[in-house]
Amino acid sequence: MSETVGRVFEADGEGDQPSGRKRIRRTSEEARRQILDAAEARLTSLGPEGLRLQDIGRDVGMSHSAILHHFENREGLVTALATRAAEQLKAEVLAALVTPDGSAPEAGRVMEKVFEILSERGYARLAAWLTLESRRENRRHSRQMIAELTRVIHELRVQHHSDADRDPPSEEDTANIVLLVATVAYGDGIMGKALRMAAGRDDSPAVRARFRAWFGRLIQGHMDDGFDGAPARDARKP
Amino acid sequence: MSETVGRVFEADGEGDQPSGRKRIRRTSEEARRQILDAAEARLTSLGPEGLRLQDIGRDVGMSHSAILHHFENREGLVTALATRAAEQLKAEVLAALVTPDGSAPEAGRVMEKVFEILSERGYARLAAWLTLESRRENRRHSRQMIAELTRVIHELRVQHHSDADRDPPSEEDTANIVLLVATVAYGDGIMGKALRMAAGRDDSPAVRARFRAWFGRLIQGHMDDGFDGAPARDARKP
DNA sequence: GCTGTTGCTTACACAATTGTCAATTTCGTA
DNA sequence: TACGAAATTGACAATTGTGTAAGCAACAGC
Repeated sequence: MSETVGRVFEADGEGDQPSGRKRIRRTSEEARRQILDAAEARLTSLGPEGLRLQDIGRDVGMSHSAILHHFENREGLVTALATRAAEQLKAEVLAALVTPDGSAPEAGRVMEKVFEILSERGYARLAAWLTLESRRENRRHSRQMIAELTRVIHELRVQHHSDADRDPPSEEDTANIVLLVATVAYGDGIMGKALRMAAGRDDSPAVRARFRAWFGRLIQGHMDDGFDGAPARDARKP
Repeated sequence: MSETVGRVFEADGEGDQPSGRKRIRRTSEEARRQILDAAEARLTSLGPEGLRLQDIGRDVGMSHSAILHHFENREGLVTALATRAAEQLKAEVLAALVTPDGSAPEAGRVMEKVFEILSERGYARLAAWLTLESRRENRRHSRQMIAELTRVIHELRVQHHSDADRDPPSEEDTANIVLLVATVAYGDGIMGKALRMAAGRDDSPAVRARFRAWFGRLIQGHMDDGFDGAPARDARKP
């Protein structure tokens, strides 16, 4: 197989060695970054099979040995990939929770962000493959990620809970919502396309957006409503 | 690697050949079934890496060549696996929609079934891996699966829609619900464990059940409520 | 009991990957 | 400018997994 995703140099037909005449020398840091970027691209576009050292090397313009040099072994690369992805994900979601004016972040907007990263940008597939491939518990780093997120969100939710008539939302409810949104975003990112096709719909951005909007309303409705099943209001058909 | 999932014979250390003295001869059909079962077990318990012809062969008690004999090549095995899984899934879900007395199937019960198959029994992982691994469109067989399911469910939903005051549910709403449930079931099956850990919860059946129950209530509530956001009733905290 | 079919095995060819190691190049710095 | 550290290469070893071909053996039908 050995497909091409995007090379730094033009290929000149050889197996391993990069094509440029003179070798480039990057800082260790920069090399790692480039390698991870290439690996990520392959993984999300080609799937698990796309992650071959030689191919990645070719993409970046170095021999596969150099990759081994930077990451010890293949496993190391995979781990690094997972770690970096988790960190980026977390950072971006947290960033989306901050509104410029300190007002309550709108559920729909935050959700949209989560979907964008997980589903559209391919992190879901990446993560899925990483957890599928190896039963190892290297997810220790992301261990408390959702927990933290939940705390932050719940804080906000309570903070902006103005309706004095009603009980503030329970922490478990918030946790469930966060978990649900994450689950849906992952599910959509991994199986979304297949599911939509099996449902006879096409996979256009419009269809995806429509579903998300519906889901967003469902969640928003739940949050507005009473958190564990109290009466609802507003949220009408558009 | 080459881990063991469950062998027919005791291993006697050799590489390929089965361990028993005399060879067994199965019907073609039976052989295929056993092979698929073993492959499925490996796939769900060990992940993608677990799917090696030699290992599967050892599990079933035959040489890897025999597998190739039955499925042409590895690809054929994978395809067969996907096909069978899709068929079983569909059959079981449809079966769950039929109540003995012809009454309205309860949403929660049906959902439970979907989760059981997809999430607990490992079909989600299997399907995920299949779609991740190969970008090919061999899902043509399951193409209209969800569409059919949606039709059936919508039929039932309209049929049992007694409340004359309200509009019957829209077909799109039903489609969205089905899609959502499927998405969550897949997402849960694939990433559920990781997500729960990242949320600081353990992965006990109790925790899983609790989340599902919550989700079930959310859906049930939506269905009872008015299908696109009309006022709600009933469904209280337990 | 003979014979044909076909499930199954053995042995081997072949390709692809990861990983190792010594040698080479590049760059910062003394 | 010379030196040393570290990035990078190139060739090669080792392993493993798929696929092929030819023959063996179990069972059915005559």
